[in-house]
Amino acid sequence: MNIGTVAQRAGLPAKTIRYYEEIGLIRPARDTNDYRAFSERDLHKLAFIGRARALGFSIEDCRGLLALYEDESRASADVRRIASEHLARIDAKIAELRAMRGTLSTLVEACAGDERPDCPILSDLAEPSRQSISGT
Amino acid sequence: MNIGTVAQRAGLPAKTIRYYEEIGLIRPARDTNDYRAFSERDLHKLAFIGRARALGFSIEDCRGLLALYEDESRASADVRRIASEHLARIDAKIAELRAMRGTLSTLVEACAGDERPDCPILSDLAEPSRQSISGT
DNA sequence: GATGGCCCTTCCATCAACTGGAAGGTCAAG
DNA sequence: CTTGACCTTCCAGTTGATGGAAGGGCCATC
Repeated sequence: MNIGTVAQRAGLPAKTIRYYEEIGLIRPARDTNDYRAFSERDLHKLAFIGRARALGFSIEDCRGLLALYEDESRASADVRRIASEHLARIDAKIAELRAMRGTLSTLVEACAGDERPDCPILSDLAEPSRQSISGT
Repeated sequence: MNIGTVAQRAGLPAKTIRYYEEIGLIRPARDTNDYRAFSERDLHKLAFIGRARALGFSIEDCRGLLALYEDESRASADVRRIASEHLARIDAKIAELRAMRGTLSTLVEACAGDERPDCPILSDLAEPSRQSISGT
């Protein structure tokens, strides 16, 4: 299989697949013309990585998950640990975004949004203590 | 004021302040010894930027907000638009993270996390259709 | 066999928003 | 006069790709 076919079947851009090879996530064989020759197994790994990335796992997490996936004698505890840590990072990120969202939406609601210069958003950024909503 | 003092008072690393100068967010004067000489006004702008960044605004948003802040004849609508667009991006990001979180937490809960190799997390990454939870 | 069009290759640059570190100049205290 | 805390610039690295240039391959058709 050439890279274009694999890209289509894995749902990843060819550029990304080349990048994944460059950083050692996959090692496709080569044809005599230097074209990458992907096996079904390579394709399967790429799809695996694609799904892990879609769940927000970092490339390094993907590397670890892939290694565990290919290790028949793995302990599911190791997989679970990677996933739990990632879940915790997601929760932290959501909390951070919600805090931003809270402050920001209050400010946006308080802003007239007309042609006049007075703006509670700018006031808060300039001097958050004065008359305004504090973050979180 | 030297950069160290400003860094402390603005709550930003000196490195970051130099970076902000490099990209043209601020233009501190220079002493004869080439040290940056910050005015209170520079400090104020840096604190403004710091607060905008803490609300998740991009550097380019900060540039726009700062320009509006300094424009006495601004329309608050322009500020509001920047903030609303950012709010929409935050909402999108939260939704994305929540979707990831949903799938991931189900998988983590389903995983025994013991010394055995069987793992629903890996099964789902390998073959999401087979027996498993699909991600939104 | 030449031409066209699409596919493949490598390599280099770029994005955001810093951060780290090297190499070296400045300044105040003791 | 030296020590240590500042300051300076410049270069490299981070994460995860993405865009584009320059060039080679392959297949069909005229």
